[in-house]
Amino acid sequence: MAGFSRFLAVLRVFNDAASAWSVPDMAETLGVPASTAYRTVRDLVDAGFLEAAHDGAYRLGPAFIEYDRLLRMTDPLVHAGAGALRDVVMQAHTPCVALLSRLYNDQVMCVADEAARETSFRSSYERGKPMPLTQGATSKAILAQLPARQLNRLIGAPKTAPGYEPLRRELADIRRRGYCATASEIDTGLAGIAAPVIVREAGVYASLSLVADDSSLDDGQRRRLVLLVVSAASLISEELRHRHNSTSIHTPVLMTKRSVQ
Amino acid sequence: MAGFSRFLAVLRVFNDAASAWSVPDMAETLGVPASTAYRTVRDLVDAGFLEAAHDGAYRLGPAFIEYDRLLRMTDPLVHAGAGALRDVVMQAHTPCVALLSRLYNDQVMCVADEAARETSFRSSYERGKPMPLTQGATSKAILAQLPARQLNRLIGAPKTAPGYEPLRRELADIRRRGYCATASEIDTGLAGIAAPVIVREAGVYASLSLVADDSSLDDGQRRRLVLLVVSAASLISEELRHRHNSTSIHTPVLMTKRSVQ
DNA sequence: GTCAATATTCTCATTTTATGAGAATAGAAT
DNA sequence: ATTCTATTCTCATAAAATGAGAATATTGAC
Repeated sequence: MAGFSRFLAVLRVFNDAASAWSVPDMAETLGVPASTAYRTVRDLVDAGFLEAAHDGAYRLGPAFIEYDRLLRMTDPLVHAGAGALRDVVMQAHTPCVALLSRLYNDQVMCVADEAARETSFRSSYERGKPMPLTQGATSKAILAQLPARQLNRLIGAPKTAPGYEPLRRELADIRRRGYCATASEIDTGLAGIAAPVIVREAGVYASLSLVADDSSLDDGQRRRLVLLVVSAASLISEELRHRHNSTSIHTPVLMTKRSVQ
Repeated sequence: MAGFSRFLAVLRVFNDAASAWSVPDMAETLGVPASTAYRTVRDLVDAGFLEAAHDGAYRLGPAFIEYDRLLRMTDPLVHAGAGALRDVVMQAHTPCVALLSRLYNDQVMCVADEAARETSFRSSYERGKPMPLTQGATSKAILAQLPARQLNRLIGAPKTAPGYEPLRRELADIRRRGYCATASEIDTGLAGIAAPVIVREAGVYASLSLVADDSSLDDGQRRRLVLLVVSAASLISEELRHRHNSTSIHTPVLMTKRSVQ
């Protein structure tokens, strides 16, 4: 193993179930000598990506909070989406959670979320948690918009695999309707309504979705929420498209050395 | 420059004002050859810390969102604090923002925040933004609790510097009272009330603070909010202390190789 | 479509740095 | 005091990053 990947390897041992590690345990898990592990950890601590917890244990460091804020402030999708999500949960007039999610490697990850006030349930989708690619309205709304080549690379299944053809047909259906509605696919009892947020020229493949208690929705509400989700998703897409068109020509979001001084 | 620091250097060129960079611009700013810059960026993209934006521009990548969530879920201070902040803004019965902040190198950074519903103003303190060490109730409440040696190292001023003695006296006063109340020190028109969250044995130096419109507070409310902040901060400290005492002996938060399998 | 101008990747000899075994030291528990 | 373990240090060696320039791809202008 080498250079950068050693640092990545150390960061990767941290997860929901293992949030504090001693250096000897990291060394053993990663199969590297203690001296190397101590050095790597020290460098990560200096950079703020790890920090000493107690009794020689280390946990993730505050640099992640700092970079996450920077991303929240500057990422076009997150920035445009956050405002839209607030509007959506306001206008839903029902307990719900609104999510903005995107492709992340071969998974889907929520990058912004907003819950209505009185919402008691919790969605499995939450900001920063990778979720399965082929389940739930949130994911399918994205999948349905992918170019065929990319889709096949992602799901990786041979066309003869069981479930391949049904999925293809479902995605085609979603593409036609312009939205995807599911119930109990991720969380039992919860319904999901999702619409795509696609700006190909900016490389954006995302979806806006609304999660609500399935049993509390009648057909009228369902239609209303679909409309709400679809139009909010369009708004975000438009904003991103507009922003992309302006920034790629004039606006100094693309930095030059001068503007750094 | 070498190894890891090259990656850090690339990440550091990203800031609020410069959120998208072309590789040639990074190379020039950092003073490294293009080939090196392209390689570094490619590695960071592979790791998810950067991602291609458009027209050869790169922005911060989704890995930061993922690690930020992991930290939110597992960091004792953030986790314990988030719940407490919700309670505080609920019980404040006035438009306000509650913050949990901590030392971060030679600055103070908010690691969790929560705004009451009808809050119209915005505090300069926000999750993930480094703030000055010696201004504002939030920072001073932390400073006041630092061991003398650490404090001197942080503020770095010679004891004869103007402002040193007043600051020392103010901090002593805060230590005696157990809280710090200021007005218009960071944001004009806003008042800050902060109480320390200190758990020395766990290396926690933080503060809980409440920001509200100064002109809307009478003396009675002020006293009430001070009480609210002080008691919430105590609750968090207690929880952290308790958690520290248990985890350092038995609980498997400290990972062993077995629990990873 | 051609062509020019950039952007990006590739190659490889060289320099630099990371690596790891083990020694040295520090710290804690008994 | 005395283990035991955690952590840092040392240094010869192996490994990887580096960067100049060539090769290739991409883009935009026309």
